[in-house]
Amino acid sequence: MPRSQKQYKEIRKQKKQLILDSALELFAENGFHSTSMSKVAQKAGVSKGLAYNYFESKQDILDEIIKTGFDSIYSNFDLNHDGILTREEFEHFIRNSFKAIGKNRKFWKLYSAIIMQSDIAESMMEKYGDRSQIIMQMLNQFIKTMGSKDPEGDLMVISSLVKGSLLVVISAPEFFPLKQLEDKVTEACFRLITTK
Amino acid sequence: MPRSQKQYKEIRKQKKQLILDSALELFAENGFHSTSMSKVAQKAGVSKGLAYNYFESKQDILDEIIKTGFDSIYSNFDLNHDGILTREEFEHFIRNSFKAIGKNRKFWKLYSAIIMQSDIAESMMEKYGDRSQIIMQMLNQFIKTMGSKDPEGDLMVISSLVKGSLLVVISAPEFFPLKQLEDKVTEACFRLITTK
Amino acid sequence: MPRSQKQYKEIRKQKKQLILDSALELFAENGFHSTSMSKVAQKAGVSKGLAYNYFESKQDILDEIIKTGFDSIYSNFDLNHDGILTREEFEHFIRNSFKAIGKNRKFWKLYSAIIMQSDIAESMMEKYGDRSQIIMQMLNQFIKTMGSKDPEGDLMVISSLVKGSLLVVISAPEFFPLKQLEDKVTEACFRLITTK
Amino acid sequence: MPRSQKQYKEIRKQKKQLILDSALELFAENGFHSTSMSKVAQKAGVSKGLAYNYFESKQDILDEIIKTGFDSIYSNFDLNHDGILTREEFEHFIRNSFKAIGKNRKFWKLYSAIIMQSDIAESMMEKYGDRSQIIMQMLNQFIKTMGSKDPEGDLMVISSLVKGSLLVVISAPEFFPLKQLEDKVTEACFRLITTK
DNA sequence: AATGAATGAGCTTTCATTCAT
DNA sequence: TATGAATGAAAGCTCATTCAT
Repeated sequence: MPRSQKQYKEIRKQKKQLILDSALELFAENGFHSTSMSKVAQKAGVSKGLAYNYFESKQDILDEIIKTGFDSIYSNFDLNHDGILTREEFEHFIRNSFKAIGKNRKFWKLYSAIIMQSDIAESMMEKYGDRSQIIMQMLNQFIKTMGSKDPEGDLMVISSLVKGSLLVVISAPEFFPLKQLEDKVTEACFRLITTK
Repeated sequence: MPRSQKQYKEIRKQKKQLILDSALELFAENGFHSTSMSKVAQKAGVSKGLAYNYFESKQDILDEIIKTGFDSIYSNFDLNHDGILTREEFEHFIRNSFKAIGKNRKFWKLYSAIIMQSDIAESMMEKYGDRSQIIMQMLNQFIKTMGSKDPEGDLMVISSLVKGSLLVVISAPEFFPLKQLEDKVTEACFRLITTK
Repeated sequence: MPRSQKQYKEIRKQKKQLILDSALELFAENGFHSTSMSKVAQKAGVSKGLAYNYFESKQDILDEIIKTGFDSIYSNFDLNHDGILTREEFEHFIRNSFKAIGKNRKFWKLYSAIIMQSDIAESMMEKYGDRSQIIMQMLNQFIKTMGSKDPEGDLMVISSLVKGSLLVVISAPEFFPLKQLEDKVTEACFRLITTK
Repeated sequence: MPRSQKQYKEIRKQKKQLILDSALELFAENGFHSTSMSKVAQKAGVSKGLAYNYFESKQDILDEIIKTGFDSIYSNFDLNHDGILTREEFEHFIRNSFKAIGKNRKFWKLYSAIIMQSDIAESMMEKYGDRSQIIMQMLNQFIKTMGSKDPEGDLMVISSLVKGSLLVVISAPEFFPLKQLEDKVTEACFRLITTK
């Protein structure tokens, strides 16, 4: 009784995800370079050969992990895709960024380690740079709408604060409780816009 | 007739620095794990063997680089070493942190990449964790003195902002001009302390 | 379709033995330190990488060789494992020691070179020292039973003679024919016990 | 006031001996291959360069050590150089061999480790083989004179006993006290000659 | 689809030896 | 005579990747 075409596809998808998950965990824990394909395969419970059946290379696995994560960040941004950021959408974006970290700390730890490494960061910029810039422009517009006297400067400060807070939450969660920081940062963002 | 003690010492000092500089550049550019000792030696214009004459291991080079950088951060903190942070000392610390980055971007790029890499970060925490905590305590005390209603929360926000701004200055200086951010962040820090 | 568990196991077993044999030959011929893993792999007709697939380290190969040899010595000792050495068992032990050398000269050449090398000898003592002592005690008991006036002294002389004769048989078989020495030594051992 | 030709020669001789002594100690303690020239020079308190001024290579140092030792063994043999071994000369040889070990255990430990390593043993055989054979012939003659029924066999047994006892004294002096073994072995040698 | 034996390039590290001074 | 910085070949070992089965 051979499985149907569809069943095979489903199995493939699950196996692939299994490898991705194993890799993520190990990369986050021990670093990309210190994790061997042997360990990834072993953790996933498959052979090395099979892993190479699903991915072209070790780097390929990393790329796929990063892509997934990048996509998920921006799905929380400009919810109705009208190119304009409302106060609610802005707050939603900030808060959801924190929540995303709470849900998948391993990934974000790996992610932040990865984007710091210039060789990788550059190739990512090429791929995702455009999207990044669109977001910055929307934020800029939003800050202006809020009546900022120095939109450019405020944008810099706010994006520094958001990035910094996400970073400390990721790297030292024992000192920076997620929920508390989420509230403080959200509030601070609004307060930092210089209106007078 | 052999060279004098002094001559040998001078040679050693210069060569060692040469190797450190080469390593810093390559580590920052390509990451620690992706940089081989061969490349370091080649860039320094010496043989691999000589590099090992000056350093016990590749890790040893990294450690020395990190130590130097770490020391330089905290030389700008609590200038008179009385354990108490004044308004002026606080501002001086913030501003000098930015200036330090301006002076040695390469190092700070490496530094920020390194502290994100879990395998390396842990051994650093063991070495420098104590000093880090002392600083946090002094900052906490300072924020209280400034009349904060929520010192703990404000400390988290401020340190997030400072770390985040240093990070963006390091990783995307073309979008975040150093001097401008320095002023904005310094001012924002004072404004963020909730006094009412 | 992959090979069966059994097939893989068989391949592993054979290749492992192949590497062990090559290593033994080279270690015996040129010494442990003067034999590189490259040479071992080359002689076995495999890649260096594969050798490390089967053994954790070069030392690991040596350990396995030594263990095998050590086990084989003492399987000829105290045949019925009752802790007491009879006249027949004693003679059997002596004679079989010679026979063992005849069967695997290479190993014994390596073995005797190894136990002389202080750095390696120490770790062996830790592993096998206990067994060695048990044997000496049994020999001591045996010599007493034979009516020796100076068991301690006789034990020293006899074990010197046995060790020495095995040594010369190993290192200069052209001058010391195995069978002839076996007979002479066996007889001498009994004659050396001072009964009057 | 320049030193005289003779004084210089004396200094050279002392320095050379210093290096030889340091090398011997380290070779015996850690093995030849595990001892670096750096350590030898350091222990002797001279520079590496100077060591190479006195010796052509590391191997050269070892050769000189071995040669010295070899010469010293046979200076105790056939004292009056008449080619004939008397009972007294024989006993003197045995006893002095033990005494030599007592005087310089380090050397003999190294020596016995070295001669076990076949690559070295071979080159030694070429150099010292002749002398060895002369000794064996004299011993053979001596045993005949003593009225042995099986001179060839007795020679094998006796030389095995002597070599073996020297070996155990060197490698496990805590279990085989030198003086005691010297007496027992000397006596046993005479007893082992089969006269009936 | 699946296995793991096998490869080989490249890594970190060591060290006997040389040589400018 | 004396120094130690400098070299370079080779060591032990790792691991991404391939491929016969």
